[in-house]
Amino acid sequence: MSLVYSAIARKLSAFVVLSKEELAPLEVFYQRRRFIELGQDLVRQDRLGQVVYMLYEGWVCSYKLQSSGSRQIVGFQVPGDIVGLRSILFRISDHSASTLTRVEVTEVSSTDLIGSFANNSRLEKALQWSIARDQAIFVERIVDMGRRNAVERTAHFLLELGARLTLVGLGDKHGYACPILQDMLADSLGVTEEHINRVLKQLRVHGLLTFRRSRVIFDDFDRLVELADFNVSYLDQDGPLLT
Amino acid sequence: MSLVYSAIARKLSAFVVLSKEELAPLEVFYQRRRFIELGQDLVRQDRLGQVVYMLYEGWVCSYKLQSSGSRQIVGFQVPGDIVGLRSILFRISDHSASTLTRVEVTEVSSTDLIGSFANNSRLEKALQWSIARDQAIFVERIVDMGRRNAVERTAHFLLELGARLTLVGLGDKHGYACPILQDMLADSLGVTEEHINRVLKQLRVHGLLTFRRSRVIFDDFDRLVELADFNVSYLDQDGPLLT
DNA sequence: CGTCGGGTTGATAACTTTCAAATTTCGTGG
DNA sequence: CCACGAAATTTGAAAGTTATCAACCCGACG
Repeated sequence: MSLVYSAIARKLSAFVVLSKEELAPLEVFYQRRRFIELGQDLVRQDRLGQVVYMLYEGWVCSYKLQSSGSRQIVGFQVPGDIVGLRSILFRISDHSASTLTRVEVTEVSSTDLIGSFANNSRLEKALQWSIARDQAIFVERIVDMGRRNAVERTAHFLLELGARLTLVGLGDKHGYACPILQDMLADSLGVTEEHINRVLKQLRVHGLLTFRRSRVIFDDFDRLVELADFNVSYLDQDGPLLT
Repeated sequence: MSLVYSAIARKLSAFVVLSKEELAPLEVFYQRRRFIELGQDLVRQDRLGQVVYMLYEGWVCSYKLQSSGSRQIVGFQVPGDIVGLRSILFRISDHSASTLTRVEVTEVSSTDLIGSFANNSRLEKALQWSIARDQAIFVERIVDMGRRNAVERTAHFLLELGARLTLVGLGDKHGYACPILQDMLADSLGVTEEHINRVLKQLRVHGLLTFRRSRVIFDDFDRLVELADFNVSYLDQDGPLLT
């Protein structure tokens, strides 16, 4: 597949129309892509972490471990996302990231990354938008945990993931393929595994959504949106702002 | 007061040693500073928001309103912070921000901001660090809400605020001045006003901290750090990385 | 056919919200 | 300086949500 159709290009193009020339710096990275198996760490908490990964295929999850041993998943990365962006500016990484599936990525050093974007203001703008969007996602997770109960929160989270995947052509209003297991969902949403199970059951019996191994199915998209008070606008992906 | 001693310069200097020349672009902003009264909105949710504010004095809080009317506070800004940075890249702002006290700020347009940092790689690096740090704070709020109960979460949050204020000379291990009211703390930590009140009482009677109108006092800093599993490293402020 | 990693269920305990009311604090005008 | 009203804080009791603990189920796989 060519870069132009890759998830990264699709995602960045959602904000800024980018010509082939403007995408050129990414071509170099794209040619260097390789596979990494399931269950590998890309980023390690408390290590000097100075590498980022462009994610073309597969899923990654970022998490933070506490001294008690409990894990809080702080985000999932899907095709088109960049992994470890925050860690490159810090002395030591404040989180870990590991692969949920076999992934196709390019490892990029911080200097390469900065160098490539430096003389390309449109591409740089697209990257900044992507960073701002990641932040908006964090903020929405805070709202999820602060103001929504477990059912609403779960619905909201799975809808958001759907919107992100739809942007890169991997989902639609009917659902999407999803390698997340219930215990990860629990660690992501701040509830126990048993409770998330009951929550998912509720959503299922009410005909709202079906979460099963490897697939999320929106049984009633509209009612789900209403239940979760889901408003995509924070993802700001209504087509290019700069043409 | 001169820029060099302002909270903004102090904060950025925590990451990159900046000469007077390198700080020059900020001088222009600093000369334009003005006061804004308590209770004013600086950023409005759902509006085309394209202005940022450099905050020199006073406190601001950022929040998101839901359609149900409930409010989730997503962060507090203190001297040295920049308000609304995320909203400048979005079509419409995903959050609101309003003043908690009378503040001293400079309003900066996104083009001015980008222009000033463009040819100044050290200053730009400091700004990027600041953005990454803001993100780390969001992440920690997610961990707070996902993995810590209300007591630990409150302790953690108030310790973090103390560390941030200490960086700009406004706090120490004994405490800091703080205009946050209990209902804001509740809306920030995802609990009710009544519950935060009971939590604060617990912390007080256990001799850990005293939260009272306009002041936070750490009665036993070390035990508090232990209770909250607080590890400042995610704030990455141990002195300049680049000298 | 047995094992193992998910997934599911039930009962009880812990934590947090809700609702309702009292008390304290603080600024303002008399 | 004191009284007053509004805002903020505090308290109590009951209800609701989520965690914990302890099993059990089930399908994939060797």
